[in-house]
Amino acid sequence: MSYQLHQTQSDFFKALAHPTRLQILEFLKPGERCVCEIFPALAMEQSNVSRHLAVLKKEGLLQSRKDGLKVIYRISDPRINEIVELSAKITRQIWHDKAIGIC
Amino acid sequence: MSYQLHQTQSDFFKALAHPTRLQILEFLKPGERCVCEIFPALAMEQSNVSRHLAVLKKEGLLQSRKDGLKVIYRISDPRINEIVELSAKITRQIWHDKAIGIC
DNA sequence: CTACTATATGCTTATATATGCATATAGTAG
DNA sequence: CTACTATATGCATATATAAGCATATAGTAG
Repeated sequence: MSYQLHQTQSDFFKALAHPTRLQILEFLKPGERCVCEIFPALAMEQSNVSRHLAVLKKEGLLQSRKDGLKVIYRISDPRINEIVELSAKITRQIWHDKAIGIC
Repeated sequence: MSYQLHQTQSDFFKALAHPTRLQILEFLKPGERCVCEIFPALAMEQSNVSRHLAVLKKEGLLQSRKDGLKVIYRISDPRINEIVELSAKITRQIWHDKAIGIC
């Protein structure tokens, strides 16, 4: 696999590597939402959430459209949900394994 | 989903979010390898690779065992390969979409 | 035009991460 | 014991990321 692809792939994972961005993806799972719905749901600063949305969009995980003043974001590929769900399963397992000292 | 789990999950993605660590996972896909095989294969400093291995191990993606002087690492869960492969597919798609200007 | 609303961005500061070099540690061999 | 090999770690430095606050921008309403 090329270095270029590994770089792009690691940027993709970097976008997923923040609790707030995982919260955003979870919140958007049922469907598209505007920023005005997202940041109150996460109880975070509007500017902070806006930057996290920009990261997710820049790496291609989200797409957006304008509706009047509002900007509405959606998950760009359903496989992103698959990855998040699969990682949650593994994470739970790792967590459990660590707790009982297998590792 | 709990904040604690989102935190652990983002640490998991953080471990995946580096080209060198993706190279390591790809190199270990066929089976376990000692550090002495890994760092020459990646053409990187031994100390640098050692730290990346430590990150992957700390987050539960790798496990290790000693064999004399050597330390042998292996991927701890086959689903980790699934995630890497799925992300490669999505990444290729994103890359392609960006190239033809869909986003 | 002005006033307002929704979102994005500039600036600063704090914190985290990656790397190289040198060195420490653990195990082997003689 | 000493010499050697494989791996890990301390330290210094460079770079990246995150957050808050203030402000800019884009669109709406009157």
